[in-house]
Amino acid sequence: MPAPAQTSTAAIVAAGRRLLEERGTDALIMRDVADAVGVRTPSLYKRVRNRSDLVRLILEDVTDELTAATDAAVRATDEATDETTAHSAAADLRALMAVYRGFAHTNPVAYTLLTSPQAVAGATERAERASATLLRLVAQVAGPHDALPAARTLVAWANGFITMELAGAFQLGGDVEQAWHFGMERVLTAIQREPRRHRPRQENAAPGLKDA
Amino acid sequence: MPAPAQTSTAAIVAAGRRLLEERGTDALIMRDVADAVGVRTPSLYKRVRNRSDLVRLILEDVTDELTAATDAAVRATDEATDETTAHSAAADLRALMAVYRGFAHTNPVAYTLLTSPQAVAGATERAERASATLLRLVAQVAGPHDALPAARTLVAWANGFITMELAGAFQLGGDVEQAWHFGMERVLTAIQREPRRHRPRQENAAPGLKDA
DNA sequence: GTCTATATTTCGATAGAC
DNA sequence: GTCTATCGAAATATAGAC
Repeated sequence: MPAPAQTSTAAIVAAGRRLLEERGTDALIMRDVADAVGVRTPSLYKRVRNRSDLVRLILEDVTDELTAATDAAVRATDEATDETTAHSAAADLRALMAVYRGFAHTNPVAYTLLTSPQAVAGATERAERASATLLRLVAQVAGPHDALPAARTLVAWANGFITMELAGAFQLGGDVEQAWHFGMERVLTAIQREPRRHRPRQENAAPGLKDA
Repeated sequence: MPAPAQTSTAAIVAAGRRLLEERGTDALIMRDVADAVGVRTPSLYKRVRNRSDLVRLILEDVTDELTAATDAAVRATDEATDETTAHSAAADLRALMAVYRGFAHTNPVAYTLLTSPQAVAGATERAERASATLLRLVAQVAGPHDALPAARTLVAWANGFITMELAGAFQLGGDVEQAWHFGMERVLTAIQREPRRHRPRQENAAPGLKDA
């Protein structure tokens, strides 16, 4: 039996992901990945097509984990309150965003890569499911008419806050944690259905929200 | 007279900035900059220390222009309304953010670089002046007590919106322009002084807001 | 100050033996 | 499947003549 397998695609992806977070995107080099899994560089090319392919696989892995985490957060919150109201939807959004933020703190490099302007193609399909959940919840808070701009407002705020946080852009002191909660509550209030209008409460099925 | 100057630091920075926007950060190579100003690569090193130095100079140039544009926008709005009220401060903020967004649309690569997590050091000092203006205006709208978290909420939303816009992340159709105005008005309302509290109107002098 | 020429470095990717 | 050996492609930066 010549040359048994000494590594696997999963091990390569895991090592690559760890190196990505430890050293940054540009510092992810094939040589180090090979060292990490205990083989020589050329052996990697039996499992991944090239470096771009490896990055794509890493981001798919990250995205799957993020989706699972946010879904779990929403399910856990829903169990605590069995009503489906604007109030519970707001609670779901708080929980979802908190998990989202926590994930970004744990995976700052991957988060930045996922939300960067030249986002790597291919890792986007799976993100649509999580986005659908978000749009559904926002529709319950903001009403179906304003659901899309309201979701964009909330997601823009959250992404912007987290990005600035990771960039170390909050340099004036103050309590960043408090600023997150301040923003969360104010934005949630801001996107609520305007009180003067009386539309029938209607739960719209939401298409995929790539926006998130 | 041997070898008269054929280029200048300003020309190199201008060419570099143009190439940066046209081709992206990574594609900014010294060879192309040299071609653009009509000299050979080694001649660049008489004016700039290295590539990082050139990028730093480019971002300083961009920051100066952005600061001038936002300052001008606020001054123009103040001329139209000579009162200094929460109402006029809100108008100033709308104008400031509109100019900020327009600048990002015109200089997407530089904007991304300025707001990216691994922000290039050195181009930050000059940004503090513009931030001071923003914090002053937000204090007039939100009240001095909540000025800092309110400013962080507004800036996070704007940065997040613009970043997603530039990334092409708004893929569900709808009117992105309307979403900007929706978010702007809702966030402005959200950060307003909460009505139940009656604090004396007091204009706090604002320290530099690197946050923006 | 500008040039030609080249050193240096780094890294992705492949060929072919085992 | 893994290895040794090596190619090839950038790009930065410098040396030294003019």
